[in-house]
Amino acid sequence: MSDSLTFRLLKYIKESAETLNFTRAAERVFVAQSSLSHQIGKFESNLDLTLFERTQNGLRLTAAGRMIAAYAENTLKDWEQTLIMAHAVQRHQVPPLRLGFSSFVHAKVIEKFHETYDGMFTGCAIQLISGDPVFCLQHLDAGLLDCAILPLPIDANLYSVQPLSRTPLVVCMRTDDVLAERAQLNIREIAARITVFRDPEQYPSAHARLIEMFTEAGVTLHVACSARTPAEIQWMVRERYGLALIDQLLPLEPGLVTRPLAGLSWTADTAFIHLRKAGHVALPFIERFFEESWSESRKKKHPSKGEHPEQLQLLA
Amino acid sequence: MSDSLTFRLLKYIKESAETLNFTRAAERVFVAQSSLSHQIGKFESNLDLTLFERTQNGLRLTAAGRMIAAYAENTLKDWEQTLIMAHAVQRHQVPPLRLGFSSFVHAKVIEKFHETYDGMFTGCAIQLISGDPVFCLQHLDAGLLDCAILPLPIDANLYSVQPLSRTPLVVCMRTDDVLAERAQLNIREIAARITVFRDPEQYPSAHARLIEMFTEAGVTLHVACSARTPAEIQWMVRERYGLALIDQLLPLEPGLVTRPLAGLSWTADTAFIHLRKAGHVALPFIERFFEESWSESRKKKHPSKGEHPEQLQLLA
DNA sequence: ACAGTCCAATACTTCTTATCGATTTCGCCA
DNA sequence: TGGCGAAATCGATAAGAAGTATTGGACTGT
Repeated sequence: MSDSLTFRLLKYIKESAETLNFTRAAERVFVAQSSLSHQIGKFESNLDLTLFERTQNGLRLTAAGRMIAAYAENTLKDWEQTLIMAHAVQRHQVPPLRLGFSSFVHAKVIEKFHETYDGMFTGCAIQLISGDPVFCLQHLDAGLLDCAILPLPIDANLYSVQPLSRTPLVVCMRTDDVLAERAQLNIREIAARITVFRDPEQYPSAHARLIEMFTEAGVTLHVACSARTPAEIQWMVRERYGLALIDQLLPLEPGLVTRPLAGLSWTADTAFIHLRKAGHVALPFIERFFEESWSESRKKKHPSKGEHPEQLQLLA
Repeated sequence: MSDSLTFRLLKYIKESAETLNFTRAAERVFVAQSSLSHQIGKFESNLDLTLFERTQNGLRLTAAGRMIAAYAENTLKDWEQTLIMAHAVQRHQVPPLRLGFSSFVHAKVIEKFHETYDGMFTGCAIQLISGDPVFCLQHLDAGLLDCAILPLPIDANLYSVQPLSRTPLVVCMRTDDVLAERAQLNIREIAARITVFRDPEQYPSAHARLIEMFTEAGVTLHVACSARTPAEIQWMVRERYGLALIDQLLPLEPGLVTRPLAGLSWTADTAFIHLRKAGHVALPFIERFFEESWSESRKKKHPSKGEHPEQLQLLA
C-alpha cells in the first residue's frame, strides 16, 4: 500500500500543508496542479485518510493531515541531514569528534561510546581531550570541543544532556584499615574520616552536590585533600591521608578495598553533553541513533528502584 | 534526484542491510532479485553513494550504508506509527490523554501544553487529573495516568522527563509587611520567617531539594505550616502564619506582594513526565514534535546564564 | 444577475520507469 | 572442470506519474 509512497509525494504534502493551496504548492515543486492534486487524492483514498478539507477558497488541514504533514517535514529534513552525513562519511570528510572527558569518567564508558560511534561512523576519528568539567564546558562554549562526557549534575537547559552511566559510590580505604572487616559502613560513623575529594574548583557543581548529599545524610564534610585524578585519590588513601568516595567500578590499586554505604544509594553518574546548537555533523545522529542502545544498557544495569530515589547523584 | 526515492526502496535497503544478501532480501520483499539489485544500484549511482561492497559471498555494509540503512529503518518505523496514529485521530479513537498535574504547576504551563496538544491532535481530549507528585507517580506506575506535569526533581532514569518551564522563586508576603518596602531580600535575614511550605509528604523530593538549597545558602529551614495548594499557601501568608517561597508568575491574591531574593537564582521548574514504556499512542509524538516548540520558548525566556548554574531547582 | 476570477477535480494522452524472466559473469569449492 | 551461489545485465511489458485541456463550484464586483 504505502510502499509506493515517494519522497516527492511527501514534498507535495508538506508544501500543500504550508501553502494550503494546491496550485501554489504545485508551483513550488514545479509540477502541474493536476498532478499534485491527483497524487494527494490518490494517497488519501489508498490509505483511507483525509489530509485536507477542500473548501472554496483553499484548503484546511485535518488533524490527521497535520500529523502526516509533520511526519513529512521531519522525514525530509532528516533525509537531507542523512545524505550530507553519508557523503561526508564516504569521503572521509567527517572532522574528528572532539570529545572532552574528565578523568573521573570511567574508561568503560568512554570505550562504550567509542564503540557505538565506530559502529555508525566507521573510520571517523574521535579526538579525546581530557580535562575537568570547568575546562570542558568552557571549551564547549568556545567551540573548541564538540561534546563531552562528564559527571552530573550539568545544567540541562544550557546543554543537551544524555545520562550514560550510573554506578554506586563506595568508600575506598586501605586493606589494613579497621573498617575493612565490616561488610558495609554507616556514613555517620566515618564521615569525619572521609577527607579526600575531587578538586572543588575543577568540579564545582559536583562538589556542591556532594555537600548537599552529606547534609541530607546529616553529616558535615571535611575537605582535607583535593585530587585531580582517580589515581591521585587512591594514592592519597594509600598514604593514609584519609578515606575517599569512589565509583564502585573503578579499578583498584593493590592495597586498597572498597565498602558500600549502608542505607544510602549514592551514585556516580555520567552523561554525554553537547551544546544544543550542534557544532558537529555527527551530533544529531548520536542523539538519534545512540539513544536506544544507551537506554537499554541503563535499564539492564539499574532496574526500577523505590518511588522517589535521588534525582542526580555524583562523583568519586 | 532523491525525489523519486520510494518507501519500497527504503525497505529494500533495510532488508538488504539486515540479510546482507540481495537474493534473500528480494524474497523478503516479494520482488525478483534483479529488481532489488537494480534499484539499489541505481540509487547508489544517482546519489554517488556506495551502500554495499559486493563480495563473492554476499554483501558488506559500508559506513555510509550503515547510516542510510539506519535512516531507512527509523523512517519506516516512524511511518507505521504515524499511520496508526493518523487513523486513530481521524476516527476519533484516540483515548483521552490522562494528564496528572500538581496544583503547584502554573496554569499557563498546562494551557500551553493543552494548546500544543490540540494543535497536533485536534479533537482529542485531555483528561486532567490533579494530584500531588506522589499520587501522580504512583498512578503513572499503575497505568492509571499516561503522563504528568510535575515540579522537578524527578528521577530521569525511571521516567522520561522533559523540562517545560523554569521561573524564579520569590518571597511572598503581606503588602503591609515591613519587608515589602525593600526591593529585594537576603535569604539569611528572612529565613527564620519563611515557615509556610508545601506539604513534605506530598512533595518529598521537592522538599528534599528545598532543604538542600537552604543548606547551601547557609540557613536552616523551619517548617511551621504545610499547604497542599498555592491558594492555601497564600491564605496562610495573609493570615500571618509566615512568609513563603512561591513561583514568581503565580497570580497573587490582593493584600500580598512578592520580592526577589538577592544573590540567589532559585527557580521553580516543571517538567513533562511519562513512563519510558509509552502507555498512550500519542506519547511518542509528543516527544518528537513538541520538543521544538518547548525548547524554543525555554531559550527565549532564559538566555544563557553563568557557567555552572544550579542544576535543578524547585517549588513555590 | 452576470462576467471574471480562483481553485480543485476529472479525462485522456504521453512518457517514465519499476518489474520480470532469462541470461551472463564471477568467484568458490568439490 | 563442472556445479553452485550470488550479483549484474538485457529486452519486453505493464504500472503509474506528469502533462494539457476542460469542467464545475463558489466568491467578487459591477
